[in-house]
Amino acid sequence: MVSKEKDLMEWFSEILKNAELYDYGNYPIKGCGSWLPNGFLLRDKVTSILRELLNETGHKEVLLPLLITREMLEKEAKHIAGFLGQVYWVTKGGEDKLEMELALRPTSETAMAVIFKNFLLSYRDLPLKVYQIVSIFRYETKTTHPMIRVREVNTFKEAFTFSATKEESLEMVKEAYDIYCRFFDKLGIPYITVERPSWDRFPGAEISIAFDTILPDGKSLQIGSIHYLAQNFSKVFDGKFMRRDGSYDYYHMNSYGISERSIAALLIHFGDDIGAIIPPNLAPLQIVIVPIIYESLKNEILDYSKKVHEIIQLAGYKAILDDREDKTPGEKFYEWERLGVPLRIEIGPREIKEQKLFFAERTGNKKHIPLNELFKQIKISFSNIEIQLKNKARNDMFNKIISVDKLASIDEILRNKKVAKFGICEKEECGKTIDKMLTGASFLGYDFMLKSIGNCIVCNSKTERIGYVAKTY
RNA sequence: GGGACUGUAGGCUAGCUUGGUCAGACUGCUAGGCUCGGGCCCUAGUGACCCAGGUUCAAAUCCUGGCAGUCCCA
Repeated sequence: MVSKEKDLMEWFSEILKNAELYDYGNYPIKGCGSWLPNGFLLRDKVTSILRELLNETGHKEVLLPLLITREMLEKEAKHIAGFLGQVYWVTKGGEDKLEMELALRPTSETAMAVIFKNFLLSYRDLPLKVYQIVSIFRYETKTTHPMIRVREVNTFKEAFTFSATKEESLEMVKEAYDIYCRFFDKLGIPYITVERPSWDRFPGAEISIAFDTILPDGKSLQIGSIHYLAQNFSKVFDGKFMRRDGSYDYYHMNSYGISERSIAALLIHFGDDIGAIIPPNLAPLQIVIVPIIYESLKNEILDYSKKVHEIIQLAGYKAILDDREDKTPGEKFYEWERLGVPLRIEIGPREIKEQKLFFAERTGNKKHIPLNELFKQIKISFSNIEIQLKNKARNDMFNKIISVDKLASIDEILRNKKVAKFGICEKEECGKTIDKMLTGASFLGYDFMLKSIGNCIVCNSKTERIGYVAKTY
């Protein structure tokens, strides 16, 4: 297996294959991946967490059509301009050419606008928050990568809000921001949040906020985004509601999305050169029990192992007893480590004799524990593993962000596979100046949360804003 | 948007320059034996030249196109 450090994407492909999570490359269509049983369970866990966070904040799940008419897509000028180059078109029905070509949704703003205008007639109907988890299609022309740059994004959670005022809409941007922070924190994925510069916003948005994580190769990956769409879509789709005083206005919309990139990010941040590492709170299989069978004590060891397995399962943990006789313990260790199972329990003659268990945490820790502390020790180990993974990912990522105060330093930072951080004012020309001097990297935008007094790296004027430059996926 | 490269069993790969033997190895998988606290060993079996054309007596090998993948530059 190629090392994580040497070639990150190659390593990631091997992780997906070796852990039997996701198939990429065996299907004859570019940019299409498949979730295999192990991966599907992980995906299911991740989407459940997301659903829970959205449901508890008043979002309602819906499901809209995959097909969008050309007319719909063309209504909002910037929107179509931004997506035209990467839309898949359905042009025939059977053998008949379609009079109105249909697009496979690249995103669902237009579909949402068309449907919900019929249900948002009064200020009493507002605000509304909805979401769906669906496939979207984008004809990517650049190199595709499994889960990271695909043509069918098959796990896209897209949420939409409709509200009476700009203020309320912006409040909901903050709420979405908060939900996404909690989501990525639960997954243990480190991130920075930036407000994208005007020329890099979502097509049709007035504000775009992105969650970016920086991968071990120093490239930034957008794993979530939030957009304030103002009245751009409601105006062109005639989405108006009646106010209390009888007058009409167009509602304000937001959209925000998270995709399977979040799963890619956690696999990449946590995995090592042996294979995947899935944190216990997300792992479809949390514990594997490996009996170390010696012929003389075979029955005792197997009985003991079975009992331990039973009580662990009764306690609600997802565990498996690997009592295959045709594999050596060593082979089993490597196999389960590849699959990312966070905790292994070994049971052999020593453990039987001393009424102990041997714990091997996937992150490296190994220890003997007394049998009567089993559940306490599982809790401790799980917590250790989660904290270790999370801290390591966070430290690794933030160590890659280097503060600079000269434009000339940026190039070297990028060459060293790092991300540059600097003071920058909000003038568009300053951001563009930076963007233009870069090759193969881009100005990510302005930190959404962090402020610090300093000077603009371009024009030297006083500013509180912080900007980033990174290579991107 | 421009340029370069690659495609051989499930995986990794030899062979391609110079067309010609049964396309070879490792790994995996199946069966059996032997082991069992980190990939042990032995035996037997299984499995491939991306697709479509073309050149040729003969194509994995040369040519054209398609599909898929990778890299570099903008």
